[in-house]
Amino acid sequence: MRLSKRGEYGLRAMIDLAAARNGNPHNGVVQIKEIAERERIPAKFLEQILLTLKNAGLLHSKMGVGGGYYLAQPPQAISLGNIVRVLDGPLAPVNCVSQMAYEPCGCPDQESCGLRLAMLDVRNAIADILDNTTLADVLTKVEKVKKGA
Amino acid sequence: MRLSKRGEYGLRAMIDLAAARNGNPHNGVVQIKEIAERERIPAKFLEQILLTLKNAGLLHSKMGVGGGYYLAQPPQAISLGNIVRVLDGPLAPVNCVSQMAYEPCGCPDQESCGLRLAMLDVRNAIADILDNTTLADVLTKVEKVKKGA
DNA sequence: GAAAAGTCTAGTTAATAAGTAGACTTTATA
DNA sequence: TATAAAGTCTACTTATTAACTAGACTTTTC
Repeated sequence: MRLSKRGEYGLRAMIDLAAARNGNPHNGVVQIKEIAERERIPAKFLEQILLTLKNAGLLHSKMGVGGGYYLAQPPQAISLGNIVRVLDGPLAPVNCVSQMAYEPCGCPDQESCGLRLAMLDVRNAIADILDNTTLADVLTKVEKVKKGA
Repeated sequence: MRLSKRGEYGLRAMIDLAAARNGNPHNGVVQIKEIAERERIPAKFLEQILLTLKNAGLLHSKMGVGGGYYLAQPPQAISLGNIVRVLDGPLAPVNCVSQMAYEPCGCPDQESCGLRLAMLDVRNAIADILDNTTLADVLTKVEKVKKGA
């Protein structure tokens, strides 16, 4: 049930970008290098990850001097599920309960397969959280903890 | 968020063994080969998996003629979480929210790390389901579906 | 036109997953 | 007591993926 480094770094970067936009320093445009340093991510690896996220439509970018990356949509419109799916693929533990990558497993009867029934609950629980938590929600949570402490 | 083949096969085998015990054919003792055929699992691979499960205390075995594997505890005492942890390791997506394999991540402040807060919810949701679903629950679910259909 | 950014493609290296192979041990029973 | 039927144990293999790294290229600003 692991999240890959790609997924982890990508989420961190997206949260970073959402925070940058909230603070609105230069309209939320941030360079790869800045994010890499702040989040302690190998810059060249992060480069690839952000590019993938861009090609998936979650980020926009500006080339040349003063350029960088910025969110393609407001933080409240980008869910963690969206990001994880792009970087790590389907959320489901097994393909026979996946929405985005369904594939039948070998069992004689899908409908009454015990494993499938249990894993369906798991996939739904994960998707429910990840698809209903936006970058904005994450920032709000962080603020709450910081104020509470 | 994937379950490995080891994990999948192990779960299928344990559910199979629980069913065998319910039907009580020979006191729930089943041979590797039988399970492998019924569940379409490579026998030699299953052998290793069942051995791991045995060493973890979830299964008992009987050697020699008429031998085989059987559950070490009644089906209502063995949770899916238990099985998955033995075969696939911690349930948590990232180690900094793991109960069984906690490790701090690199972020400056654990408590206010956005990624961690979100992943904590995910890990709790997964653990909640897997730790509270027993082999007996799985069999009950299957029965319900079969009768409903 | 030079420097600062992102873009793109192809390596590399190490770990893990998913199995295979085969010799060994225990036990029932003929 | 020999033999066949089971599980036990260790090591090997093979393919895939994860996690980077390298470097040449393009676009934009000043």
